[in-house]
Amino acid sequence: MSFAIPVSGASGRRGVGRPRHSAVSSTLSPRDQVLDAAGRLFVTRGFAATSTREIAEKVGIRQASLYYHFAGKDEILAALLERTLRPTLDQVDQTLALTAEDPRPTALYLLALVDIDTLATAPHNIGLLAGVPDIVSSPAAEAYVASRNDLLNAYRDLAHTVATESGTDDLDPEDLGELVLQLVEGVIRIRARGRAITTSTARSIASSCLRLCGVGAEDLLVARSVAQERLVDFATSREGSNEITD
Amino acid sequence: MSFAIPVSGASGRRGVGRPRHSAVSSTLSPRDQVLDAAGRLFVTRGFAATSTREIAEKVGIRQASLYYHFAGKDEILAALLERTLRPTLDQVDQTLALTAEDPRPTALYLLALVDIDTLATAPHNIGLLAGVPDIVSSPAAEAYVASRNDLLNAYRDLAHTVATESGTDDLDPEDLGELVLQLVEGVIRIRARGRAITTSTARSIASSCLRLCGVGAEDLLVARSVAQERLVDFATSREGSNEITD
DNA sequence: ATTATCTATAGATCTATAGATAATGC
DNA sequence: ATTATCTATAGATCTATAGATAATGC
Repeated sequence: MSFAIPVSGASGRRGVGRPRHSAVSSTLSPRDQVLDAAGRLFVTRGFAATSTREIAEKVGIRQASLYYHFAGKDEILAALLERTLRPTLDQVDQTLALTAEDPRPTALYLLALVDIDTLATAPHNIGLLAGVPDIVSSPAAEAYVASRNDLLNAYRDLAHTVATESGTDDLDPEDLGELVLQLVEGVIRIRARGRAITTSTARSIASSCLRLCGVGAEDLLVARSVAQERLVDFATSREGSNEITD
Repeated sequence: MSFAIPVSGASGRRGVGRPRHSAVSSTLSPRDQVLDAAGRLFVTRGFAATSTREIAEKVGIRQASLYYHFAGKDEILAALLERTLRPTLDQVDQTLALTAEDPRPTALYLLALVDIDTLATAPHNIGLLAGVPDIVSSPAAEAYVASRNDLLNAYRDLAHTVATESGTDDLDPEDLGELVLQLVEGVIRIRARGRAITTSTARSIASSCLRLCGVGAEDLLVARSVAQERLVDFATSREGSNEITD
C-alpha cells in the first residue's frame, strides 16, 4: 500500500489540467506555489488579515481554485507551519544525540546554532508567525504550538544545567529557557529589519546564549571550538545541506 | 480655548444617555471599557481576527455604539498602542537623564529595568502586539512603530558603548541592540505563559542584558547597586507610582 | 479518464452610517 | 439640550461549494 506522492517539486509543470487565466511562471508545484505566496502574505500582513483571494491572486489562479489543493485557509496555515518547524525539530534530536558526551555548554551552543540557522534561512522569515495571537489561537496551529513547546523544554533543561554549573542560577529555569529561546529568535527580528544573518552573526548569538547562562570567556571558547567539530560531523552526515560550516 | 476632556476615569458613570441593553458593571469610562475589552481580545485572538461585534459584546453594548467613541477599529488600536507605549517613552527620557553622569552599564541596566517593569505591568500583556504583522502593517500603528524604533535606538547606542568597553563587540551594533530589546521583551513571553514577574525576575533579566554585552560579574554588581540608588530618586520624583523599588 | 483549473454564486460575515430613543442637565 | 445608547440596514467583503471546461494521459 503506497499512496501516490502529489508530485511536489519541479516535475510535470507542463499543462496538465485546464490552463490558468494567467500564465504559469514558477517551477514549483502548484501546491508549493500556494504555500509560498501564503507564507509571504501571512508574514507581511498577518494570517487573519490575509484573504484567500489575495493568496490566489499572487499565485495567478482564481480564489476558488485554492480549494483543489487545500481544504481551507486553516489547512494552508497548518501545512506551512509543519513545513517550517519540521527541519528544526528533526535537527534538535540529532544535535542532542551528537553532543550527548560533550559538556552541556557545547550542546547548548550547538543547539542554538542549528536553530538560528534554520530561522535565518527559512523562506520569508516565516518564524515571525511563532508567537502571533492570530496564529497561536488557531486550531490549525495546535501541532505547531506543541512542537515549539518541546523545543522550549529542550532549551530550558540545557540552559538550567549550564547556569547551575556556572553559578548564575538567579532565574527560574522556566524563565531562563524562555529568555534563551527569545535570544535565538532574535534572528527573526534582525531579518525583519532587512539585515543579513552571516555565519559570524549566528555564532555571536549562540555565544550570547551561553553568556546569558553565565558561561565565562574561556569556557565559551572551548564550547565554540568543540561545537564546530561536531558540526562538521553533522554536516557530513547530512551531505552538506547545511551552510553553517562556512 | 479649552475643549472639554471626555470625562475619562471614575466620574459620572450614573446614567447619562440612553441605558445599555445590559447593565453597566465597570467603573471605567465607556471609552476605557472599550479599550480594555479590545486590548484583551487583540492579545488573545489577534487584531484582524477580532470583530467590532466581539468587542462591543464584551463591553455590553451594541456593535454600532462603538462608533460613538471611536471612528473605527483602527482608531481603537491606535489609542490602545498610544496608551501602552507612552509611559515607557516618557520614562526612557527620564531614565537617560537620571543616569547621564553614571557609567553606561548603569544606564543600560536602569533603562532595561524600567522597560521591563512597564511591560510586566501593562494591562493584558499588551506588549504582545509589538511585533505582530497584523498590527505593524496597519497605518494606525505608524506612530507606535516609530516610537518603538526610538526605543530600539536608545538600546543600540547604550549596548554598543557598553559592549565596546567590555571588549565583547563581535556583533554589529544594530544587531546587538535588537538582541537586548528582544531580551527585555522576554517578559512578554514569560507573562504569556502565565508566570508572574517578580522584582527579582526583573532584575535578573536586566542583568542578563549586561551579561549579553560582556559585562563581568564585578561590574555588574556595581551597576546594579548604583541603579538601585537612582531608582529611589526616580520613584520619589514620581511619588512612588512605580513598584520596582520593592 | 484524470487533472487542474475556471465561472458563478450562496450564505455568512463584518464595518460603518442613518436616524430614533431614553436617560440626565439646565 | 446634550449625551450615550439603541435599532435597522446598506454595501462590501470573504469563505466555501457546485458544476463546467480545457488541458494531458492512456
